[in-house]
Amino acid sequence: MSIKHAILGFLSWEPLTGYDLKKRFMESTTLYWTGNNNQIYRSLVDLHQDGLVTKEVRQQEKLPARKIYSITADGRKALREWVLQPPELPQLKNSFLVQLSWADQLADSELEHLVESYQEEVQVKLLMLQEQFARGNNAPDRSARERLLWRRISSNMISYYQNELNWVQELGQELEAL
Amino acid sequence: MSIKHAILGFLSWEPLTGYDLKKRFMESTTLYWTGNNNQIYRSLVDLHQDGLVTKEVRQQEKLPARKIYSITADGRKALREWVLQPPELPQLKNSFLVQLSWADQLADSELEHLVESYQEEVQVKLLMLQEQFARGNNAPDRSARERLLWRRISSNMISYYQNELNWVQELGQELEAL
DNA sequence: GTTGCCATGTAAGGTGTTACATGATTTA
DNA sequence: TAAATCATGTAACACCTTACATGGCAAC
Repeated sequence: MSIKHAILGFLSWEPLTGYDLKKRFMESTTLYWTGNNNQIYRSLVDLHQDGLVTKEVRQQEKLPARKIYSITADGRKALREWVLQPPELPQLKNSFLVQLSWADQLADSELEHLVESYQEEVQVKLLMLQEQFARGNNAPDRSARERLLWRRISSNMISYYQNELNWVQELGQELEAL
Repeated sequence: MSIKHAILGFLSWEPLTGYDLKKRFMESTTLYWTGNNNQIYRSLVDLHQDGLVTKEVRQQEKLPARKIYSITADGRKALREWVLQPPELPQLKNSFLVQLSWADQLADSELEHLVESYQEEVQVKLLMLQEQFARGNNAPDRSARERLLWRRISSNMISYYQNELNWVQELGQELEAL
């Protein structure tokens, strides 16, 4: 699984430039790439060399030429094959859990503060996601099934943070009770 | 946050060799590093150069010399400082969600199969974690508070996969209903 | 007049994985 | 006879991030 597949995914909807793709990645919450130039522009070169996309260069007067990439038949085939791959388990890296692993050296007040900070961060993130979800996001809309899929993808993120919030609140309570 | 902090964490309990550390990382589920040689042996060299650990070389007859690393006062200070850092949000990379994003191109039966595969994987992982948790794991045990922390760390993982399982089951039902 | 948008890219460095290399001892 | 354990390390490569570089136009 690499960013190239996600790029092919976006291009399967419409032709885009590197700049467009960068924005798509930055706006997306479920797609976990940051959308940095290095990755995107180099991926596009690779995809082009592999014949999975075509490139149309459109000159502009005062701005750099736009390079508009379109997916090819081979590209669509590669995308489909990747989507059919047996899914892998998520990769979850929660550095807060690592901090907690060695947090017994802290004073009660320090630990309490640490836990509260995490709780607040999770809460803020959750609210952000809920808001973004509520005001109907950038999801595609060409079939009932696709709408369902995108709704469920959003709900995955939200339920993750909701679950995390519950967990950290319980942690705070248990520590207080001790 | 890097693997060096986790290495200092382990060394804060007892002196260890690179080989020991490798095992610790491989056995741990919450610590998300795989414990590959390259990372561990290079980190130990760095930590030694920075004066955060000391090295004792003990020759052996037929095996390579054991290099036993111990944490220094500076090392303990660095560990404590890191634990006190404001916690960051978890990094969640779920490639299955990316697959779903472009899964509307699949036939109903293909999509159903994809979802089922993911459900099974999550279920297996959850059972594994629950089992590992049940037969009292490799958690440290020097204070009530530390026991509480480690119990809560395990419960974080378990509730994550439980939540993920619920989510994918709902997804399956909604797709069927469609 | 500074910030943001458009649009391309490169450089440098950190992080992480898989595989290679050696070689004796114990266990199945 | 094959494998796992002990114990060190290196090589090659993939992935990812931050910052740098250019430069015009529009908006506030």
